Amino acid sequence: MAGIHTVPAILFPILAIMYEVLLDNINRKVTLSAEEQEVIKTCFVPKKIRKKQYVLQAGEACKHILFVEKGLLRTYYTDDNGGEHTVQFAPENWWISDMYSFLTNEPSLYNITALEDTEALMLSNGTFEEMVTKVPKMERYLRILMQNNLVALQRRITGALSDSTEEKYTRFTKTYPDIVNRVPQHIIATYIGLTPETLSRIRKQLLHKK
Amino acid sequence: MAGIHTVPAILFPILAIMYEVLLDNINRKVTLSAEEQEVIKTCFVPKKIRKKQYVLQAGEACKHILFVEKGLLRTYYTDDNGGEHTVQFAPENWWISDMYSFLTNEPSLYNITALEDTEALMLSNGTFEEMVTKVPKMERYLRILMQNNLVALQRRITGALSDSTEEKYTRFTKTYPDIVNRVPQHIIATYIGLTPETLSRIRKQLLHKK
DNA sequence: CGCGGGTTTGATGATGCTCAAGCCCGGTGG
DNA sequence: CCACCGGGCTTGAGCATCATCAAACCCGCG
Repeated sequence: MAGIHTVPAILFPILAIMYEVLLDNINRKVTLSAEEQEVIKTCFVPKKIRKKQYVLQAGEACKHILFVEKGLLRTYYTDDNGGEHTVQFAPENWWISDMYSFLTNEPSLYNITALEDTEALMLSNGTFEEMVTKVPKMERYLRILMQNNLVALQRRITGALSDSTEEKYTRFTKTYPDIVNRVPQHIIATYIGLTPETLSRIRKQLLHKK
Repeated sequence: MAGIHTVPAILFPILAIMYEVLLDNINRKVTLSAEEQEVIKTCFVPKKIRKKQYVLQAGEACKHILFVEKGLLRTYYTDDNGGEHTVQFAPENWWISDMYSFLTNEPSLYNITALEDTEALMLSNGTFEEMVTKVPKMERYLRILMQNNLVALQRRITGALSDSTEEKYTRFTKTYPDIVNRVPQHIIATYIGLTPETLSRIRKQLLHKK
């Protein structure tokens, strides 16, 4: 699959793999022809982000949608009292962006930053509409993507409204078992809406229960 | 626009108007040809729902997506302790459904019921895929619809996590000024995650502040 | 060894929930 | 026309839960 090409020998296979992950992900929802796959590739630019680097800072408009190929990104914002709240984690195979800012070009309220060194594919402002007109099937893919996100978010809301503090945490560990061990727990606290102290106490209780 | 037809004189104009509202709504996002509009019409069935009637009951699979033409519907669920939580209000021009159950055919956790006598257009399980294959543009419309919903839901989450009790209410009144006056406030309380008592006290405070 | 980020532990206080009663108002039936 | 009823809203008192503030601890790393 790799090798016989006019591209620098080292660079090519790496890129090929990156795009494969993305295309696999898309092909799971819709079926793309070979040409369509080529078009898609041209729309995305690979990008490496170092741990603690920012992809988006509150105040600027969000110019990109990112597909995470490896690593872990996080969207968060800080409220009027200086409290941080994480909106989303994006590990491998996830998309991340501030869609509102991306679409309207208004300054974003959110920050997107790397919790680990990560590699992502970047789809930018300008190329987005170009992509969906060239490959209309992407509308369907995106529709399904958004739809799934929507149901997940709805779950999160109902959880936030009705779960006990303990359930909030255990639900998180069940929903994102991989993430639990990859991020400091005071950040998880900002996701489920607790202080780090109470989260710590909850975990203690859970140990004693077993 | 109405009149010269073989359809019962009274029935026709009513139906025509109903579909107009729906088509207007869709045409605001994508442009449909006359034929496409006809196809869309055939996919939706008009339905009247009396106040307090159920469109969906927890336990059954959700077979429909509804577009509200007039009136007010509401999605809610009751948690393990018997507490009610409203997930969504759907006034005129809004869509409502349990997408998860609709897509997977699993029994729904939610109830959908009418807060007012309402008139809606119903798209059912079977016709959904038929519609999007016949009118692929609908994928784009739906994508945009889902996207906007997503953005709104994210707002709601961040609000739930960081807003003070008072802000939760004032934000609601600003976001849904029409709904505030149409539904009993103990139901609004279940939307923003407060008890009716505290909501009452909040409102009192707000009066004294003015 | 010492520093710093992250987690734990404790004491205290505010906030919102629970339970219980009273109130307001519109609707119904005598 | 009045009496009563019920749903919804309000008010109050007591209590549980979590946030806050502050200190100690743990551990990996320079």
